[in-house]
Amino acid sequence: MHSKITFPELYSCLRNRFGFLDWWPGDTPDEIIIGAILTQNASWKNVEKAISNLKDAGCLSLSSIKKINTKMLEAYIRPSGFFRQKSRRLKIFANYVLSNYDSLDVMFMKPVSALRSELLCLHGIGRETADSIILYAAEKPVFVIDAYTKRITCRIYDNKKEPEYDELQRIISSGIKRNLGLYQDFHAQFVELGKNYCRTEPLCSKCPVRKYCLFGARSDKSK
DNA sequence: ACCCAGGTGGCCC
DNA sequence: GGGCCACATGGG
Repeated sequence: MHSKITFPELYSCLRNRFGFLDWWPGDTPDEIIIGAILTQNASWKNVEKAISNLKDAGCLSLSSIKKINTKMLEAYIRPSGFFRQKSRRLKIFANYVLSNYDSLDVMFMKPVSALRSELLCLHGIGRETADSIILYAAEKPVFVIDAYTKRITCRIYDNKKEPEYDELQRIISSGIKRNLGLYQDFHAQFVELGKNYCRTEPLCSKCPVRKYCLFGARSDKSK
């Protein structure tokens, strides 16, 4: 019986397999935030279409989101799904930031814990979205947990049930170095592995990830 | 004709 | 705290 792989070892395996992923497409903090909201339970392919529509309309910033007519906004982001909810969430976010701060940068200067709680108070911003915004837009090291991360770690470590968000976040954070680039890329690696779950080869002898990845999301739910 | 996707909030017990 | 459900589109 081999010992369980550590998180640094797992990262090393993934990094070796997929390479550095230079993740979260988006050139500006505004675009990253918009993408983070649009990608909630949606495929990135669909989000790309929505973002492309917004870009063509010159509406890829919080200030333009604030100004634009809601029906127009809904039409642009329609491909990303849940477009009524998401247009509302975008509006709420843009209105909040622009009426409380001179700029995003000012808001991002707050201590991370305060920033996180503040983001979580906004309707439509949950833990993953808040942490994604902090990690990729504010560029501060908060580890993002998503469905893939839960599913994969659950299988690697033979947990009976999937861990709680904050719990898993603590465990991973305490197992790796507190480093922005590592946090960003490790999260990206989890997603990359998750996307390839049914066709990936075992990563290494300590981490026969293929075995854990033969089951799709569906079988998680039925358990 | 299903199943799934880089979640979140609301409601119930 | 856990268990459902609605939310909507596009691709496999």
